Amino acid sequence: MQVAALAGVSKSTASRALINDPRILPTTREAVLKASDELNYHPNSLARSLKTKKTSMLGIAINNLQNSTLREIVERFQELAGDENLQVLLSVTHGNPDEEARFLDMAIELQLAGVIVAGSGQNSDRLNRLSARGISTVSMIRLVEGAEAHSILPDYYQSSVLATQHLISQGHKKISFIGGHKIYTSGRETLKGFYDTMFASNLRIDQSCVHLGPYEPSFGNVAGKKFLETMRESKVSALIVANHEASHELLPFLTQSKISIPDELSIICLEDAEWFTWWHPPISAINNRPKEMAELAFEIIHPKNYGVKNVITGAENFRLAPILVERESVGSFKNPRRAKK
Amino acid sequence: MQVAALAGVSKSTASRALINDPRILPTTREAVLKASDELNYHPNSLARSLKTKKTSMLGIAINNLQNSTLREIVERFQELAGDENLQVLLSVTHGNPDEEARFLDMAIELQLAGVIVAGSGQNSDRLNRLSARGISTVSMIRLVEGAEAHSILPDYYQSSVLATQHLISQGHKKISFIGGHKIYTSGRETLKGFYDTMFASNLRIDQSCVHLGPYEPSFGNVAGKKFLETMRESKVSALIVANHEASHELLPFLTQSKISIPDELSIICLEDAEWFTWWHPPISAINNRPKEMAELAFEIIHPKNYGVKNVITGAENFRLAPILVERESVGSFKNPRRAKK
DNA sequence: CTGAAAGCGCTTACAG
DNA sequence: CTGAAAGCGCTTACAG
Repeated sequence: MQVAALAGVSKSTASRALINDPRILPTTREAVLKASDELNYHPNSLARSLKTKKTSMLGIAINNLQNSTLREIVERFQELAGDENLQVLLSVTHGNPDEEARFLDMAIELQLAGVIVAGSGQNSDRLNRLSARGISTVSMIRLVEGAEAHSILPDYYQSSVLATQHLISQGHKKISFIGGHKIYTSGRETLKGFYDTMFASNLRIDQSCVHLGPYEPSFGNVAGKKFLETMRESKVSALIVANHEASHELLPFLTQSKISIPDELSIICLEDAEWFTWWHPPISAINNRPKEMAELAFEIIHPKNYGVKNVITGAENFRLAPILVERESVGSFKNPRRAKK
Repeated sequence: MQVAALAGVSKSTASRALINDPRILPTTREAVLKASDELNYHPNSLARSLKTKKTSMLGIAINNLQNSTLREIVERFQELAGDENLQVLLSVTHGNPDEEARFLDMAIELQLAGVIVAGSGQNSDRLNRLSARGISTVSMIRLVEGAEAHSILPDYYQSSVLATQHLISQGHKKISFIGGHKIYTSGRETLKGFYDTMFASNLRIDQSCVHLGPYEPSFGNVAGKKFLETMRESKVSALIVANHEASHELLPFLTQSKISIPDELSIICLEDAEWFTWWHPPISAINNRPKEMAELAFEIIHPKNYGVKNVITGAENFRLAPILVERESVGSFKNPRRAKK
């Protein structure tokens, strides 16, 4: 170590000084620090990690960066990590299990301290292998069947309940629902929340008014057209959008179709996004708290717990309570007949 | 090494077999591979990197993940890296030079193979320090004064020229401009492109029709209002939006204001985004080719060039030629008087 | 309070 | 074709 030579001490001492070992003499520490500064010394983390068996790198594998929930998770996560000088390795997997698998293998080769996976919902075997090696893992957004890792998900069911109740409380009785396919955790749970709440209020659900499809923008147009066909005749006065991707095309489509919001139609979305506040009118939504999800995940995989035997007696499934964000796209139901008199 | 023991060879041989050294006997390689498989062996990259002085990690520091250009750069970059089993460390800096500095220091401690910075435009000293240590660097989006690194930027000037020419070719003579502050490379260059092109066509620019502001969504509303005030009296028939962030609020604002696009007003944006295709009507834009920028950047910092003495005689400044993407928000100019007859 | 020595898990000349 | 040995740049018992 060059620094040691310049400071005129052994490399043990130099190392200790740099690492802030309390038993080093203040004066010699000074000398070492000065030498280090002069040489513009930067310790080699690889060597340190190899020796200490501790690494300061975290990993996150995520489906995409476009969905605002996912993006906010990544941003908050990397912010928290940065605050503690931890690094984060990113992989955008597009829901591809193979990408994810590769990432997880890499995680063990690079000895990551922890990994969070918001992805395909597969690879439980690999996920378990990580835990076995002492790498803490948490899965987000989707349940991964058979994994022993903790998981953090929005409370999809509750978010749907919340939205439906909100609409009902505003006097709406005929409510339409645009959601995601039932093969997804979120698709199933939001639909159930809607059904249960309507049922509990003795409200009827017209089957022709629920439209389920892929989580893709283009489904917004498809669903929008179907919705329009039945809207008037079914006297629908409110719409729940449980398919965020679809909302990207759905909202412009509705504006284009001259549907007046909220006068003619109230709308609420089950996932929030910045642009909802920019829309005219601003769109009410359910905030599923991506930031808090990231915080929880960070806490769980924090390296301070590194090496701590993580005796998982069972995967804990955290569900964050959603929050209703009222903006201007939901109005109270005006009975058309009364309006006529 | 456990694998060596199981396979009954020395660890030298095991290592060579795993690393695909050609002079290992096929049969012994088989044995080693089998043992490795059985033990579920994963090599420790840290140790390998320490020895070989080669690392498979790249870094990217970026202002934010919301801007679609930046997001696409990150996505493409990580995709390319993933294809070659390279890892990417991400830092979202929010344009904060200190964050960036910390990231750069970390880059040398972690011995990253290469780093790309699309950020504050500062930290030239640290950037140069990286190059001095053999870490290849490239700066993107903004020029960083005094850095010896290569830089890759959209050709802001040309994108503005392209848009203006397009509008002029459609018969527009009164054109308004909403852009970014002149303190930014992009703000200056887009404005100049607009001026030069108008001037070259002997077209007059009404100073009350150019609005410059911060790259923030809220400026969209501000600029939109100012624009509306002058639009009719100045007989403006087309608008160039050179401030992408502002467009988020500007476009909804214009729709809300019942401006009919493109009949009353033609619009073209100098930065593309997915949602422009979902808008009604789809918004014409200039594609500044974020994907190609990422590809170029990746090529430059590729570890295959690691260790190669990077004799930089001067920072090369790459500018990618922008592409006009015609959609439906630009129409040809209809002379109002003629329409009346 | 400081130093000499061992060792983290690999790779790679150097012999054979 | 294979093995013994050295060494990458650190940290950390163990002595002193």
